[in-house]
Amino acid sequence: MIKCIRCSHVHAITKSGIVRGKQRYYCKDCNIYFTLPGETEAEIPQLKKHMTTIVDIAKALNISKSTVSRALHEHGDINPQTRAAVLEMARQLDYQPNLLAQSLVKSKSNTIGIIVPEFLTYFFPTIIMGAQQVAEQAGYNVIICQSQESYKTEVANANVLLANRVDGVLISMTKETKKFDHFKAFERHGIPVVFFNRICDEMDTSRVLVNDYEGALKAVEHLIKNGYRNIAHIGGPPALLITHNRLNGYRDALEKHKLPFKKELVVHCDLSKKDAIHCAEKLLNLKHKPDAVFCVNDPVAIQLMLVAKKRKIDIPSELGIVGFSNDPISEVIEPALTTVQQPVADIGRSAAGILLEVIKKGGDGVPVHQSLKTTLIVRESSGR
Amino acid sequence: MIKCIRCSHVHAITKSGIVRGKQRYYCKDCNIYFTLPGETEAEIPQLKKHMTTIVDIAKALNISKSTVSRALHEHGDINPQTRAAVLEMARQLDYQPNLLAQSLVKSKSNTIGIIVPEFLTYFFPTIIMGAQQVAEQAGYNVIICQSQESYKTEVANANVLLANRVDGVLISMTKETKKFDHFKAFERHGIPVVFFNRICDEMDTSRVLVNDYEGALKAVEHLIKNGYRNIAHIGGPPALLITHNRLNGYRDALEKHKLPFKKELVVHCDLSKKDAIHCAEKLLNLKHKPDAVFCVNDPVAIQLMLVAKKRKIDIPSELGIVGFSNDPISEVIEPALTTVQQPVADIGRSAAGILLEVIKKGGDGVPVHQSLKTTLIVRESSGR
DNA sequence: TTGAAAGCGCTAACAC
DNA sequence: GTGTTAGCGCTTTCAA
Repeated sequence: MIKCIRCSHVHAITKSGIVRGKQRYYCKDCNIYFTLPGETEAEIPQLKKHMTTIVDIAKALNISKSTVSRALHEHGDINPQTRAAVLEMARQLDYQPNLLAQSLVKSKSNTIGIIVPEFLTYFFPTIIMGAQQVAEQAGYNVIICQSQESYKTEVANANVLLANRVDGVLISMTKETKKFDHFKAFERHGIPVVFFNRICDEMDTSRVLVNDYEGALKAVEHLIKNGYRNIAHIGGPPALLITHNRLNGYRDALEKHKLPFKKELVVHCDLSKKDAIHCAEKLLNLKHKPDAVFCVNDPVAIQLMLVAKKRKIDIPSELGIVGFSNDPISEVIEPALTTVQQPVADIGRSAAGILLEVIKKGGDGVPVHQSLKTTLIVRESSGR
Repeated sequence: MIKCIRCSHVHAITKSGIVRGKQRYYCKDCNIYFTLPGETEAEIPQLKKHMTTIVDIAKALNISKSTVSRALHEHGDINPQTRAAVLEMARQLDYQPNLLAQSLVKSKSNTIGIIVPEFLTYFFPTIIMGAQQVAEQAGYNVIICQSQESYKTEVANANVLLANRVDGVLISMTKETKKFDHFKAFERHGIPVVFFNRICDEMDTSRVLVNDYEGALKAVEHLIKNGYRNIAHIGGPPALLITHNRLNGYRDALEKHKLPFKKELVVHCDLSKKDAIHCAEKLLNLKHKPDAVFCVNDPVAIQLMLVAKKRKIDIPSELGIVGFSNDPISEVIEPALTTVQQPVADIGRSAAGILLEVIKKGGDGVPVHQSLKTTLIVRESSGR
């Protein structure tokens, strides 16, 4: 019978491959691998090392594990000497608290989840970064999920977060999400949710937005002031609130300056590159071509710009373009793109801040609706 | 004495705010909030709902929790009827398995960690996306950490992952990491590690790279073939392996074509925008200006391009430029940037695949060193 | 100030 | 085929 070199049990031993010509054993109890000494020279027992626990520390110090736990947490009354000894031993044994166990007993994972449609194009990564900064500072981990703009994936994401018992969730929805049961599940389980950028209007949760309406208004007014008169709009997917807000800003700017709102000058883009090109072509194929376009975001504006260039339409003299969100590309492309800047990282920071606040307070209080300011950045694509 | 409406205990009750004019109580045992009925009309007890566990299902069905567990996992012998009943009840009670508890008992979190220097610029997000795809498919969660190019943060990241008992880690190092104890800690605890892109040469782990040397060689040969003769190189931070490999490719291309290697034509950039500009200026201020530059990556190449444009240096006739990595900006900027394409998403996919393999096999076997192919994409910035 | 014991939600022997 | 039991690593009463 093979005895485990650690716990000396014999019942949990299985063979597990051959290493350096020697039979290797595995102890399921201790979760270690080892070979028996003696047969060859100088072999270190190949431990898949058992991570040290508070029990290990307790045994080493001949005290109880509760004392160790207290010492580790500066918990109430504890003899300073005991505490020092525990801390020192923890260091020596390379102790790492098991967060999984802690979470289990405390019913609190110190983790928040984030669901975004994608994180490849500057916008969402930056938001996530902001959120992560705030979360980390408060001792929270972050699990990031990409829904890939797919409702089905989004539902799966929600389940993963639920199963991981996150303490709260930050969400920016898919453009195709129309049912919200997977989000409401969080509420049912008392897990607070904060929406950002792409809001679920059906749920009464906190939310962080930028002032899309005002940003759009300013953008279009800027075009009007620069002499453009036949201004078109490439909007986003109809399901998104930002689409409506930006569209409304566009419409009201026209109205304010007594320009007609023409239905054929408004097209909706699903935000894919392909559809952006398609929308651009649609507008530029119009009999009465627009002399300027306000685009729902920068990537779309950039595709429009490329299409226009291909057709030798001069920007900005023949066609003025304004985008939205100040993507890094916008200041590098030629002509540089006029755009509405949003405080992207702040969206993340703000959303995370609100969420942590709600978590701390235990889910009560009135939902916060935050609207961050936008700024028009005038570059070359809109000035003639 | 207030009794909990769920467990009827009195010892774990605390007051917790006032809701709709009524005192709200909290039961620590059941983790629910409630108000007492009767005082006002029609109030739903404000539950912070206890999530259903297998015990709840067991009680509802009057069977044991082990049976429930087995039913949920198609585990060996189980009466199909019992199984069906359990599944149905699980659905009814909106059961979500507690992954934390599962992980704890199985000593396996089904989570892998990723440490990257940043994820704002296309490259790392794309890798992460690739890795996440593979991981998710295998039922693994992913915790993403950003070291922000800071050694200290990287050490903290490593501890977070350790504390979360991840089953494996994917790492791309900081440019300033010179000590590797925080990585070796993973090995000590039997947690497999795969490096990608930015390798730790001191550790004998699996790694995924692209063929930087060959990519650089092809890039510089391409410049030579196009008639450039005084070719400079903006390299990366000396600590990184990619820096050396790309530099060697550059050097060997020159040598192969009997061009002299001039020390003053090689500068090292820390990859920040600021330093990129600085390096660009340094090269363009040279008495004997380079007629072409091979850059360690696209963001650097783009900064160089902007500096050159500002100085009215024509690209490509006066200055040829080649970048590395095929950033989306590179095909949008004018002139479009010639660059060495790497299969970015594949790096992530491949690294994750190798990691999962190692996890499955239990940490044995020879480390895999994988080198992915690069392709030169010729655009306008290098052809005269 | 410390230890013993219970239990977070779950899995996995081992009996029956 | 199902129930009983022990325990993953930890926190937190309660009693000493």
